[in-house]
Amino acid sequence: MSKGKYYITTAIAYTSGKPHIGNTYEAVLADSIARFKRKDGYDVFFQTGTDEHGQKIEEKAGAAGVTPKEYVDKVASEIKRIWDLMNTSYDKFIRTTDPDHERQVQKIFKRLYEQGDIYKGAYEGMYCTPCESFWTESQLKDGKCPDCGRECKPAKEEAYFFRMSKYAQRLIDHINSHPEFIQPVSRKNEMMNNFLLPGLQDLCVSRTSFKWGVPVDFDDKHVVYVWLDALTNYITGIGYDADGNSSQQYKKLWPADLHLIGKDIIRFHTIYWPIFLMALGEPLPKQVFGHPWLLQGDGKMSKSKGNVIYADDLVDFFGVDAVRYFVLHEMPFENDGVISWELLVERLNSDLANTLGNLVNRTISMSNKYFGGVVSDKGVSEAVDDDLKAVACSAYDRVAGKMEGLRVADAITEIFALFKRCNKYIDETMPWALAKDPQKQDRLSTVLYNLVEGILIGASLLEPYMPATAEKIAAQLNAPLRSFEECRTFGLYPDGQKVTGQPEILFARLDMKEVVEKADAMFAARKAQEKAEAGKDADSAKAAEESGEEGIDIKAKPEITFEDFEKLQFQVGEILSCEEVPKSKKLLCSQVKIGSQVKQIVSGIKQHYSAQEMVGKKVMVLVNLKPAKLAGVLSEGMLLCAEDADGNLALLAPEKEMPAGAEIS
RNA sequence: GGCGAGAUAGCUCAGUUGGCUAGAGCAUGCGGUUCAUACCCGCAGUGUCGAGGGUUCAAAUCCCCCUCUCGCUACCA
Repeated sequence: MSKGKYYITTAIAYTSGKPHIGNTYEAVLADSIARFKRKDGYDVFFQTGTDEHGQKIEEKAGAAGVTPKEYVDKVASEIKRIWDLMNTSYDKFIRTTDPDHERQVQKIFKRLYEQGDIYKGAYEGMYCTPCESFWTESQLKDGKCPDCGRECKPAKEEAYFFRMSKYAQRLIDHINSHPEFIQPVSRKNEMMNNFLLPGLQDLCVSRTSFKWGVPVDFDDKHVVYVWLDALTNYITGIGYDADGNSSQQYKKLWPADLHLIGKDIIRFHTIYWPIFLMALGEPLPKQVFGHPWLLQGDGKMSKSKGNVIYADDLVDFFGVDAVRYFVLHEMPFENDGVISWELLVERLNSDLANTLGNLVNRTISMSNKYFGGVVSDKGVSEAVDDDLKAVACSAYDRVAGKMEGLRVADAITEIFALFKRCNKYIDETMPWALAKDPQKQDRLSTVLYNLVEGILIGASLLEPYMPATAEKIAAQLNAPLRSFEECRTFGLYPDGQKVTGQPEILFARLDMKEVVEKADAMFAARKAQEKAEAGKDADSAKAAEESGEEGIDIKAKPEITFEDFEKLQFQVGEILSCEEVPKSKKLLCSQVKIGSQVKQIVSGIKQHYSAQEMVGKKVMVLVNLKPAKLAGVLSEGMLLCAEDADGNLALLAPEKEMPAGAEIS
């Protein structure tokens, strides 16, 4: 008996590289919800996939010496492999390079253009060359680029824009009248205050600066903006057709019940996506949940640090279900969660090995020891049994309540409360004492029956989160897992059934020190190997790509002439003094000695350098930049910095002692 | 700078519309037990509920102010 359809999606993973455990978490979270809903009687459709277009991928493929398609084929299959490894039960794995998706993106773009939601902009004077960005009139600040503040020049290049403002009020109304639409609710204010209430700006929805995307079919100089391309996967994947011939499946499934996404892309899912849908005349998804992130305990994961944790690393150490348990249980609802090897071992030992594994093991051992494995309810009940039964039978309702609010971690905690109750029941009834009394054999039998029953109910509830473990427990108890409805009744275990004679350890306890050492060794080995590979074939871009110490690709700028270069004047500057710019989060104001003069330069590096440590440094300065005011403070030049993929900055300095003012050319 | 969230036991956090001696898990200490993966069960704690003021019979909970942390956004010559 179906409770109706339930369409759930993850964000599609960007195929720029192998996904780390944080990305993988989203797929597992979605899977646990999908499995729960499915078992709860819903007709579930769970879609995930990969987002494969865009400039970054084009560049990465180029650097690796392969075509973009070859590149994304490889990464997409790697992502799919990891999703499969994690035992995610998706119904559809969509790729934005699927021909039917690409075709629909073209049709959608054309339709929006024809109905006037997308218009062709061909204005002049609105192009910022250094930023390679187009801006609408309204976006300019005092006629200058809102990104870099430089002059924007007339440009003949054309681009397509989406009239966001047309739908802004409708979206505001929708968000206000559907408080559940954006989850967690704190994100709602951010979207309202930062984007909707100040006034939505038109969005540029085409690009001409690269080719790796879906071409606009009536104007093939342009490719469709990756977000318009990517977001539509949610409807194209289930058979949407822009001409009105959508599939039965689409008609059944849309609107989606839940888009599960990372908190970093909430804007795209709660502003642009709903507006695209409004323009297409389609209903909006019921809910968008921007989940928090999984962070490394000792700092952000980063490839350059060589401490990125991948799902398969963890699975090698702990097994699939332990990793699923950890990411689902350890992730709070609203704040970021922390992952570390130590925490993983702690949770595995305490919850999985001690509480759950040991419970199953001791119960089966006693059944074998006292009754040759035969489990039978002799009907000798005592008062203590009632509480166990009540906790077991009501567990489903508590779990379902938590799941209703997407509180997956809390739902799992409820299930483990049942296992803890079973352990307590053993102490209360003391089967080993009953065993010594020939008069109490029937009571002993009943007690063990109750335990088996309680465990089976718990395992059945656990199935959405740890499917393989639930199956293993059921197999050891020699009975099928229950439906949720059956979890509300106590005593369905077949009387006289025999449990396994050889209980297998479900989760072995691990030694913290040993695991940490092995993990360290693994990271060290990986780094060394990558270094060796990179060194072996330093010229080969492909080798560099496959190594961990991967270079950073940035957007290529147009070639310049020597004359262009000569316009820039660089000199060595000595920082005489430095102070924080008041009321600014990122700015430091330095007095920089350049030859005989002293320039005041403001730089956005407060988060990387303290004012004190700046003093005395000799750095590379762009001297002849037009002065400008930053946060009200005059800045007469620019300190040059290198920046890595994580946004870490390093000032550039001469590698030998040089006097302040020395020219750099 | 604008908007918002938060500051509770050693650690991670719960605390509904203000109401009885402020809670859970982990870690610590003690006790019990031996079926089991040196497991499990019980008990014990410590907290100026960030600082200060106010409203109230009553405030972790509401109001004001301060300090600090965080998020989004802007600024990062």
